[in-house]
Formats: sequence, C-alpha cells, structure tokens
Amino acid sequence: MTSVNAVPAADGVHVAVLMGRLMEQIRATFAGEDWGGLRQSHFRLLWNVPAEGIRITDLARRLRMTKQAGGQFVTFLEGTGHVRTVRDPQDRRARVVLRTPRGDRTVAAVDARIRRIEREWAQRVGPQRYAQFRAVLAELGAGPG
Amino acid sequence: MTSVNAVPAADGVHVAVLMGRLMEQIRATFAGEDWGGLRQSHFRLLWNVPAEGIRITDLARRLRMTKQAGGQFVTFLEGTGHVRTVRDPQDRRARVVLRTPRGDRTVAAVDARIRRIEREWAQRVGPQRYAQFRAVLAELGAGPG
DNA sequence: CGTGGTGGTAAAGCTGCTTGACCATGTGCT
DNA sequence: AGCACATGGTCAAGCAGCTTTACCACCACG
Repeated sequence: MTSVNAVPAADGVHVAVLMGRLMEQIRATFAGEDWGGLRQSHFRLLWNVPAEGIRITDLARRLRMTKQAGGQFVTFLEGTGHVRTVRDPQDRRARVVLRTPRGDRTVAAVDARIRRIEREWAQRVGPQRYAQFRAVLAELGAGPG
Repeated sequence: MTSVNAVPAADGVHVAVLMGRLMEQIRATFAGEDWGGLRQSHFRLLWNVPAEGIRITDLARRLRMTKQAGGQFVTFLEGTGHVRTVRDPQDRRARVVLRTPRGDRTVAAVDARIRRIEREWAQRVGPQRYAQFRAVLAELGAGPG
C-alpha cells in the first residue's frame, strides 16, 4: 500500500507518456479518415474562430503562436473555403476572420467525432469513472495561469 | 444529474484541448529550465533506451517513427554524450544503442521533475482524485492496440 | 553461391511553426 | 497640421521533427 501522498507513478510510465498515447489515438483516428485535406493544426485554428469573427492577431494570441503563423493558416483555410476574411471597417489595418457555412459544418463534424471517441472511452472505463477523469482533467487544464 | 451514458463534455471544450493544455504545462515547465540543450523529443528517445541497449530499428518502431528519424536522434544524442553505440557482435549490420552514465542521470532527473509536477497536480485536485484520474488515464493509454 | 530480406545511412522534402525585416494604418501629443 | 510611436499584417528565411525515396552492407536460405 502506498502512502497517502504518493502519486501512483510506480509503473514507471509517467503522465506525459500516457497522455501522448491518448492524443495519438485521436490523431490516428482522424488520420485514417477523409477530412477534405484538413489536418489537426487546421482544426485547432478553425475551432478557435468564434461566430462573431476575430482578428488574426487575436486568434494567434489565443493559440499562442505568432501572428505570422496565424496568418499562414488563415490563408490556407481561406483557400479551402472554411473561413473568409473582411477588412475591419473600424480599423482598416485589421482583417477579421469569419467561418463560412462550410467551416461551421466542419467544426460541428469534428466536435461530433470527438464526442464519439469520448463515448467509446467512457464505455471502456465506465461512464462514472470517465466523468471523474474528465472533471479532474478540466480542473488541471484550467490551470494556474 | 446527467444521464448514465452522457459524457460531460457540455462545457464545449473537448478532451483533446484539455490534454493539450496539460501537455503544454509540462512543455513550458521544461522549456523554462536548463536541460543542457536537450528538448522533449530527445527525452522521449532517451527514455526509451533500456539499460540492456536496443537496436536503432527496434527503438524507432517503439517510438512509431522511421528508422531514419531514430538514427538522426541517436546521432544527436551520441554527440551530446547521452548515448553511445556499439556494433552488435552477432549481427555486424546492427548498432546497439546504450545509455551513458550521463544519459542515466538525465533520465533520472527528468523522471524526478515529472513526478514533482504530478505531485503539484495531485495537491491541486486532491491526491485521491488524482490517483483515480491517473488510473483511468493508464487504462485508456494501455489502449485497444 | 546467388537471391531476397533486414539494419542502417544519405539526401531531399514536408509540416508547423519562429525570427527578422518591413509597410500601412491608427493614436496621441504638441 | 505634423510627427513619433504603437499596432495589424505580410514577406522571406530558417529551424525542428519528422517522412519518402533511394541506396549499400550484411545476413540467412536453399
């Protein structure tokens, strides 16, 4: 029996490895399906474009990347028709990124697909245990910063 | 009370995002410290070199990357003195990768650092809840394949 | 022996970024 | 009105962490 303060890491595999494996399961699932040429990085960006639109700089800050990187992804997704951009009338320097109907559909589809994966996981470990798992994950993910 | 089958994902943030945030916390922690020029990818490789040694091809398969990529990392870590390689006397084509004492120390230090992060997390959500979280994570990470 | 499989390397290319340089527009001050 | 400085965005180059393609060296077999 381990002491009360012990973290049950004695299996020799630490959290980073385990989370990496879970992430890999998601990655592999999506990689094995046809998502019209979009990859995870694109989903991540698209997912962070709110309905009201957002400036490239703000989007980039949200994703913790440079505005240049943000701009590259926006250009790509504009080419595939998932977002469009308009000049901000209040500030003619700024471009506001908006999701197209196609972008909306993609986001909805991705959300649904992930929920399906979560349901499978919940079944594997039991819905209640999964709910607890997810609650702790949310608390830790909310984080100190 | 949610239904028995429900996944508590209604916060609109899915697992992938949450896990990404946790991984980012680990990444940022290591990035803010001096690890002698080694990065996460190097730790990952080093961590998968067992005491008895391992062939480059087997190491690469373990990490689910090509043998070429494996070879590149081994070359790098050989340059930094964290691993050494010897020709397999049974099969002169093969190179066996072994950790040096320096490599051993690094692995131990990384393990200790991660355990410290885990202890912080356990304190934040409570040791018991963290233990449950980690158990579920291990089960899901063990995976179907 | 030769024929095919396996261990490894070399070179080029791709993704997902970053850094640095720059221009255009906005904001505040005088 | 004029100027300084900040901010939004783009262009070009480069780096990390891989993959693909091509190849050579050695092994195992019949």
